[in-house]
Amino acid sequence: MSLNAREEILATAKLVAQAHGYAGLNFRDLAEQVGIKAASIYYYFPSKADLAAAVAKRYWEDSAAYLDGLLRDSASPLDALRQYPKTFRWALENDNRICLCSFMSAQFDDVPEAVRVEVQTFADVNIEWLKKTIIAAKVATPRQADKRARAIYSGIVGAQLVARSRNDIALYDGLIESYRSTGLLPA
Amino acid sequence: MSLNAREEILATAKLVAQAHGYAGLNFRDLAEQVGIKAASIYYYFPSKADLAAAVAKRYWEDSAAYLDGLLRDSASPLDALRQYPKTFRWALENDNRICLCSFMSAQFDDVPEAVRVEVQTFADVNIEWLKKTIIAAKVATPRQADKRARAIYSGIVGAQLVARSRNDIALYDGLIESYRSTGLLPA
DNA sequence: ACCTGAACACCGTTCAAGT
DNA sequence: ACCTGAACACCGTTCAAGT
Repeated sequence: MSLNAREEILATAKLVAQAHGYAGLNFRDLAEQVGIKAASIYYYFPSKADLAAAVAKRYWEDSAAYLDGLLRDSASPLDALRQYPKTFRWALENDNRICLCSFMSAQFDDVPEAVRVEVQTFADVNIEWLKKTIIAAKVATPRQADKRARAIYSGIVGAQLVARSRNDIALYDGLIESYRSTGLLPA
Repeated sequence: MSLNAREEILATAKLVAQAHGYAGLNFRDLAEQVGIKAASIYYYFPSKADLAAAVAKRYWEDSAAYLDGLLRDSASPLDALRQYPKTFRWALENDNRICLCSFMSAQFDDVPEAVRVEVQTFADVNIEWLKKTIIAAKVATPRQADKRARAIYSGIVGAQLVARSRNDIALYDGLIESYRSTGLLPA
């Protein structure tokens, strides 16, 4: 069970950031959850910016690994594409959290550059995966795939945010369904 | 030029909240921008929650008034619908800000209930307007209009957030264009 | 009515110093 | 290597006092 302190800090900070964002990520509460003192976090991460950047980096790495597995293990690219909205549903299932990167995108003005880079990489990873999966599934032509991938990503990001504002997962499901019936997502 | 202090506080707080959210709204900086002292704000608003609720209320009231005018003054409901994405573009044009209600939706866990109510009313106002305009424009049947209105709203919210994360208005325009070509928005 | 200085309790951040 | 006490800066809020 017990991971090393650094891993526990990363895992806990991720959950905090998904619920309270960068500004809401505070070292005293975080340290208490991990079972150390706030100052001890600075042994592992030289600053809040470094911690947040490490959290966001781990976040997109995990996402990239999951998406690769999803595409590999699905019956077809179209099937993988149909599963994609679930990855954003999990955060909502987890106490109405949202994507760490959506939260930090909102807080763009207050997030250090080193964190922004990792946040943007999360979006890049997702859009690239959508793009190649869309092409493989013949949902769009290679020419249209980039724009389509971006539209799907931003649509899902919006649906997750709107669902959070009502603490209502059914609302998320309904929005995804609407995206399917209007043609943004494949049926 | 010079409004009364209460109005100046409201107007300034709106801009701060669109850039830094509820957590980033602090009385000392706000007061400095208005040209008074932090303690003076309490003469007009008994607490931060009251100020934020007043700001959010004014925000949806202004939005409702604008949308009513847009529908009234447009050549057709379809034309009004085509103009709708511009209302979310303005925030981005204004130093990469976003909708106050999107920001506070992200901060759901940390926003007082009185503020949440006003934030939700903004979404309600927008969705209701979209719904009736969609019906009038025959973009969707009355039966489908509610789901379609919600999908359009969340799609645009997501596009605005994604564009902010790159400080790139052209990205917003591209996403809206994709929503049109995939069928979420009318062409 | 309208505004402020000064203070309070609290909290996030930092770093020199401990083991 | 790993951790912390203590100081610092800042914030929301209060209130007696000023005009």
